[in-house]
Amino acid sequence: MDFLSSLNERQREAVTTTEGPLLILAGAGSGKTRVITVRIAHLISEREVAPHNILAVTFTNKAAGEMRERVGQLLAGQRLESAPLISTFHSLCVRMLRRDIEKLAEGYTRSFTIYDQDDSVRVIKACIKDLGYDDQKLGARQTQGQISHTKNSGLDAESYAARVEYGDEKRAAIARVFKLYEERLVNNNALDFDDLMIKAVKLLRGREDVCAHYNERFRYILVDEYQDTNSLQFALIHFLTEKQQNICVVGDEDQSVYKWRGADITNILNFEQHYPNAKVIRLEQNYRSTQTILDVAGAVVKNNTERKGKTLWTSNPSGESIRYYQALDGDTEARFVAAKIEEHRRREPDLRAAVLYRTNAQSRVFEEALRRAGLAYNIVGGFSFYERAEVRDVVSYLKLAMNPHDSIALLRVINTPTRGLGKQTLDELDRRAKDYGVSLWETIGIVTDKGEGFSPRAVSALKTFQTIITNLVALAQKEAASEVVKAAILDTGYSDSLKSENSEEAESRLENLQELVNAAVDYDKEEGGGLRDFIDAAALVSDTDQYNRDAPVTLMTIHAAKGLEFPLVFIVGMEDGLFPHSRSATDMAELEEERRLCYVAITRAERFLYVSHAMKRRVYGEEVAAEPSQFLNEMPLEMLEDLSRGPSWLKFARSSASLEARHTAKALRGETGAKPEKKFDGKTYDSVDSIAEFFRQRTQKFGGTPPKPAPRVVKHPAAQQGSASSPASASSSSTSSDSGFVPGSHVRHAKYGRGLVLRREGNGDAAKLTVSFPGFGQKKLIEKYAGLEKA
DNA sequence: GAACTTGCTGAATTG
DNA sequence: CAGCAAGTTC
Repeated sequence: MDFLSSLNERQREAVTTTEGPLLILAGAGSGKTRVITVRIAHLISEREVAPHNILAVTFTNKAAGEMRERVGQLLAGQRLESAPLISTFHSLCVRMLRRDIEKLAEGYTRSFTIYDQDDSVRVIKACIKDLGYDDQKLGARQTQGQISHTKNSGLDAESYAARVEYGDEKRAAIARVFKLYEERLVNNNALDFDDLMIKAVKLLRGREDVCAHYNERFRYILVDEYQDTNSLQFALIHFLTEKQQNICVVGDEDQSVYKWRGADITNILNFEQHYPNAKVIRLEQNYRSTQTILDVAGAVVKNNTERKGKTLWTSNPSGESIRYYQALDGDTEARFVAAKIEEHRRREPDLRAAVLYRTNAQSRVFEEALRRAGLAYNIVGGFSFYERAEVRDVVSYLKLAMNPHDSIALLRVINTPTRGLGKQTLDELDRRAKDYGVSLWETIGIVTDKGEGFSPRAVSALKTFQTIITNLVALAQKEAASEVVKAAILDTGYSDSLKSENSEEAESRLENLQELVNAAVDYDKEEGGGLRDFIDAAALVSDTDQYNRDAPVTLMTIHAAKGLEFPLVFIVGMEDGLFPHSRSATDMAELEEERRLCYVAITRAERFLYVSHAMKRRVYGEEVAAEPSQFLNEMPLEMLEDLSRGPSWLKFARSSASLEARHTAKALRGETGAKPEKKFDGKTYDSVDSIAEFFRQRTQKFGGTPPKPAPRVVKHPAAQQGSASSPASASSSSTSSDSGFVPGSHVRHAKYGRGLVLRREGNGDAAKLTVSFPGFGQKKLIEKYAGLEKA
């Protein structure tokens, strides 16, 4: 087998360096997956490593599946007596825990249930309620996020409580919810996503026999997307490689975009310290994109300070320029994108396109526009298959079939379809369960036995439910997964109830359930792991796993697009406050993460890249004005081709840039000449002043002409246009105050130039303003100190 | 007990 | 503009 001939020299080195720690810094599009898969094939067929001694870990099932497939292709025709384990972090942990969790002696049994985020939120909601915080400002979702983040950074409920500062009521409340939540998880024999990592690491740390077993088993370990690993994942890998040290990690610090989820970039930056005799190989040749696309990506990410620095190059042609479009609003932007996709596909019918956005909420307008244009699209994220209510309901029945004590699953379906078990009955049931100190399932057993205190109707309804579950439990003992799935749909009355609805909606739900049955049938055929594994797999499916490579158009968040590539890419909604997101405006490190995200987005494109932004956008059902993203400003403007009709930010940015350049040149020659601003009389672009201002700053920064804060009191009659046509000021006049710096109005700042006021908190001159300055992003300013002028 | 109405509050990114 | 909780009606 000649695997190596298709690789460049660096890649070949990465494949053949099989012994000892190895760090592969793989830039975007540098053939990373090829290197990993060839490496695995090489280990097996050239170095004669037994396949089951190899472990490759990824973050998504999709990546794992693709790797498995490609390794399979490389090794086609060879007879292997085992297979390498190619798995996600989470399923690896589940595997370990299903085997050994009882050794932790924390009360968990091997038949534990996995709670996904939705389940966790439900438990937390109940905890908040039971602790009497319900009227509090404790959002269940928010609390879950807080707890998850804490768990991910290696802290438990106790250490969280210890860190609560005196008088911080909210955190104190969260600490108590946290504690109760943890107790309930144990009582329900349930682990949340974070626990999967935590307990697996605990197992390796605490039990030498377990650790030794896996060290013996996994002699060659590969980790994909290493820049995204968090401290728990680092610990896991560390324990697994303790003995043999044959660890190969692949990653790219410029694509680290999961810091918010606990990813620790120092894992990759300090790899050489963690593994002292590590070898480092850089893959810098890009096979994916045109030179222009790489140049733009490089120009943006260059603005980050926290990076090792790496320059991608390609032998691909320089390609077309980047297309830029300024839309009136979100709808126009979506229509533009749909039209352009159509245009491209008319020329090249097989051209795959991706529409990338910062937040899932942006997907809707694009869905509509594509539907109107008759383009088939595929959407990743949002409501994925396993998140649909009907699928979750049936999965809950399946969970009960494995473990009827799972109260979350029980509560979900006890009255779905409706069986006449309402709030009253359930509350009473819950109360008794707490009294007796047993699970809801056991309580049902007691009540149906001697049902005092319950209406006969309730008792008989409970009996019906009990019989259904008992039957499912029995079925799960002897039948294949698909049979239990069918029973969970048919014998529970679920499908009958949907059928009787007679609506289109119910029809599509039934179809989804049929899909679930199909999935189970496939599962039985291919994996044959039984119901337990089927449920585990269903619980660990992620949004990104739903991506269908062959779809003509794919809509997804930029995060979801990491690792993928498309000939035609649209990056949409490039607006200040949206991308970069407003929540990252205050923190430099977070802004850098947004910038890396922008880098990821750009480098998804193979041949054509479009960037667009809208002037106004609906947020929370209200129209708000928007300014272009500072990332647009970081792109080399001469590489952008303006497709906007009429005036646009780019046209003005360009003219002021070139004017400024001429101006600067003159100044350097000692000719103090005309101010460039007189050239801007057109004033068609709303923020033209701020653009000019911005470029004054820009040249200044690079040693151009001295400031001149432009105390321009020109008072052009455009003021009347300000309140009439600016949607923001019209909609938010409620916060009016004497100062005049109300949301929607424009202000001038000595350093940042003209900006748009987005928010105003407090009153008088102590008021805090959030202002968006084109090219600088959002700033929070105290009115008193900011020295703002009306503009 | 279930189906419907009103009113409030809140989405950043994900396994 | 959502989705969800509490309130209202049958």
